[in-house]
Amino acid sequence: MARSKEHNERIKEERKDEIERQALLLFSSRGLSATKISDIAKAVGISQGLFYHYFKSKEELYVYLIKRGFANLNEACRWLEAQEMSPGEKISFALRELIKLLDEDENAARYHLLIAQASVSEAIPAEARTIIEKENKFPYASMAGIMARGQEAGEIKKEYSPEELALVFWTSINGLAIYRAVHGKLFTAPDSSILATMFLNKKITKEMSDRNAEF
Amino acid sequence: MARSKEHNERIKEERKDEIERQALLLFSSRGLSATKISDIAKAVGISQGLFYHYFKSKEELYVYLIKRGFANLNEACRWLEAQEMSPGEKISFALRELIKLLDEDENAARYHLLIAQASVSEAIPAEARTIIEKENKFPYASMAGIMARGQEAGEIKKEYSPEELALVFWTSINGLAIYRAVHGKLFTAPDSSILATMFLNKKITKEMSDRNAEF
DNA sequence: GTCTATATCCAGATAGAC
DNA sequence: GTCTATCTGGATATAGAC
Repeated sequence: MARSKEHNERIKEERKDEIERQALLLFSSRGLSATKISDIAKAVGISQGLFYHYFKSKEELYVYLIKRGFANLNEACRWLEAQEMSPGEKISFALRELIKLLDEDENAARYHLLIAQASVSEAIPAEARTIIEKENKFPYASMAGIMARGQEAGEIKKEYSPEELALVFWTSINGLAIYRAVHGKLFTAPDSSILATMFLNKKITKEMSDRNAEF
Repeated sequence: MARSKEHNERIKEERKDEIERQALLLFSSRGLSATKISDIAKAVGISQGLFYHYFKSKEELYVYLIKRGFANLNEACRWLEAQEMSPGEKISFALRELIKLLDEDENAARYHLLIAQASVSEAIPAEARTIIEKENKFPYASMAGIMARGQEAGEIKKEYSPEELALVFWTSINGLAIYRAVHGKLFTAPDSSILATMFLNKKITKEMSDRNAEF
């Protein structure tokens, strides 16, 4: 009896995960309003009605995914801040890892795109809008902090403001993420050192970047 | 009689323009499926039914705007190619002008966003998809050509492939365009020389960039 | 837990009066 | 050219059987 109950709950959890995964794929490629509950249900392989056993509404699921996306991103930012690296190393490390993520981790790329899409669309639930406005500042502020410390240390270019540099950092990554999501497997990730030259003082050669990648 | 007819036609043209303008605003900020005909009609100040005197359907208008967006972009690319500048000058000129455009020309920024949104969404009319796939290659190919010639001339970094550089060029601009569209007036355009350092061999200082901007 | 059937709503598109 | 009224289809969400 208890066993069967456990079993059922595990199935329920797995199915819920599967709904989330498929919804992430669909929302990120079609947007909220163009994604039908029936699309999600079909992708999961369940009936349309069953969806409502797992989520109260389409919007609830959407908001849930947006939350998760920001949780991932902001956690990565906090993690980066806490690392024992110089600011310049953090920048090139972050660029390298982000580009690798886009190249290799379909799911991560999709979360990135989901947020990008949600950010540009005004047609999203009010709660999602609130989350975006609240959470979106953190990556920019965190990166601007790293840039500022890098400038003090002489690693980062002083000609530009930290905020300006952080803006270019994230918008460039976003642009790549979007391209990646659109072109899928056709996407060939650029070398992260191209982007790094925008921020770092010392000339980072391609070779150095490759060497760092191995550690 | 003839006068009145002319007058009516001018009114019709103006109203059509106004529908296009409002639709561009709405489509670019909400996407195709989340934009209702009634939204467009309300923004223009006409009844919902009157919309159909000007366009056959919502999708027809959407496709029309996508076409216009690419026509603008590709024309600018051809124009740039034809200019009497060295490849390196073309790159920094293009970056400067594109960023200025995003900063100052709401309409141009909106077209950029419309294309970006349409590109990432699979939920668009088949005709729009065809146009995107056909037209989107040109800016990348055109820029890759300029990069290649710049490498021959020794102005552009040889460590990276022309295609890689063109990819980073356009995805960075796209990222900025999207940020601009989302944050509107809060957007402070970064100095274009930040992006230029990714491509150019010689160190372009902020001052040089400012000086060039005056000519 | 899962399905099918259905109520309800809303948006795209049309018809017809002025 | 413009409006209001309406048709029609499709999507969300619910009800109820298994």
